[in-house]
Amino acid sequence: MSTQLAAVRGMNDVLAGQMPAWQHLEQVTRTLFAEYGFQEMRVPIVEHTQLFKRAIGEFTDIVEKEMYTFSMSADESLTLRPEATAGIARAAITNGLLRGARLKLWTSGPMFRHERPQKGRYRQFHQIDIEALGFPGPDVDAEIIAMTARMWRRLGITRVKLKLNSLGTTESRRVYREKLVAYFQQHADVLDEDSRRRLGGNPLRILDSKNPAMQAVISGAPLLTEHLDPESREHFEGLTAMLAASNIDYVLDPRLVRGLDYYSRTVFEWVTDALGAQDAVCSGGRYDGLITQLGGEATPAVGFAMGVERIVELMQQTGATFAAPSPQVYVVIAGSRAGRAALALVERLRDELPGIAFETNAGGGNFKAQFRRADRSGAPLALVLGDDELERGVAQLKPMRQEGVQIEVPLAELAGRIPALLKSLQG
RNA sequence: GUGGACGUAGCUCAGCUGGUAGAGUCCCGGAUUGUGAUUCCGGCUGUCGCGGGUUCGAGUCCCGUCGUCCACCCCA
Repeated sequence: MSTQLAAVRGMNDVLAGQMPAWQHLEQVTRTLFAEYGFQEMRVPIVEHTQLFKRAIGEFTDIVEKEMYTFSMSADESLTLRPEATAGIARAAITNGLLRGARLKLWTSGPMFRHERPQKGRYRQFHQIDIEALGFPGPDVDAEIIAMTARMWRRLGITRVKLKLNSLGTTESRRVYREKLVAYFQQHADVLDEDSRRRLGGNPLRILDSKNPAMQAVISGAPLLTEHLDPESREHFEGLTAMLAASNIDYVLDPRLVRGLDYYSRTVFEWVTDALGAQDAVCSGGRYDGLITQLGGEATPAVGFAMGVERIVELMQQTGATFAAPSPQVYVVIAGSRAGRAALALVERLRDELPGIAFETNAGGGNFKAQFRRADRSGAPLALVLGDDELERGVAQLKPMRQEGVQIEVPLAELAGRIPALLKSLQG
């Protein structure tokens, strides 16, 4: 309750009780990505500020007001990464990974954005991130979307739906943007304050406005989908055809634009109605121009990021429970000589029975308390070692989770008896 | 950055119209001195977020402040 010792606002501890759910998500995605041929890589949490400005865009909210930026010297400005794509793209360039190569990569870790914390939105949050570099066609777009659909199935998550749009190429978007600006300028009198500000920087985001008063103007605005260049249209039709053939449902959303400037052509967003206002759980798209823009050789690319905290929340809402594994044998100790002998005995059992989880009572406690801990540990079997047993060269084995008789076993035979006993108790 | 709600034992919370704090849970001990989860008995823990004000007296009223949550905004 002390206020002088507090965590930084928006930065949460992930306590031990939460970790089984996190680990389940990590294990499911790690397996899935490997099945689709993606390889893990890791990039730094800190990059030069300039990288994010160039990649994400000067006029985005992220760059304008959400970055954790600090300077180490007068000419070195560094930033805690607000997303992963820029770092991956930079790494591909600086490590010489491109040269026409096709790379399927994934990474994960903490991201930082200085926003007001809210349900599903934190200042340090975690993303799992996929990037496919060097693939120009819609086939990879479709494949990574199919992969996410499979991921929801494996996680048992059903309250998500896929929104899809195409932003066209940078050039076609420029033409469209001019028309859009002209349209909104004609209706400048009904624009709200935010929208007027965006008119100069990123007019496409006006389309995203949730302000009810704006909906009439927005619905009359020219549609991006009607201004796509032929190649982008063909790309998008290829994508939707492949999704349809794979029975992946999607909703076309011509208003779907992204908050990051680097996207082109395909953009998609998995949204949920189960998390309150922060409804995006997994989203991304194509960024064919980014690597060139950062100084690398022209390389088409597509990727997405998903929010770990949000997905864990969805997993828990399905009613599934995630528990840390219980020990299999809890060792109860009675007497000081038994206490001194217990470690060596259990170490020997660990040598003989690798893979079996023993928890030896530590921290004292009387017999009753030790059995209470044994019970709460969830262990199916208790091993009792007292001074009396030690003297006679035996130990007691007592089933904890179901009816069964306690048996006395010579110490030398424990390793031979425990596996079968556990099997009968768990089967 | 803007708005609303809330901040009482480790945890979940109760404290009506102001009279100097309680329950459950957890933890510890006991109920045949070596056997748990049920039951019974006993015990421990609180600067009632912080600071100031009103009052004979404030957890309860007022102001400020910090924090949490939710929403706007934006996004994962």
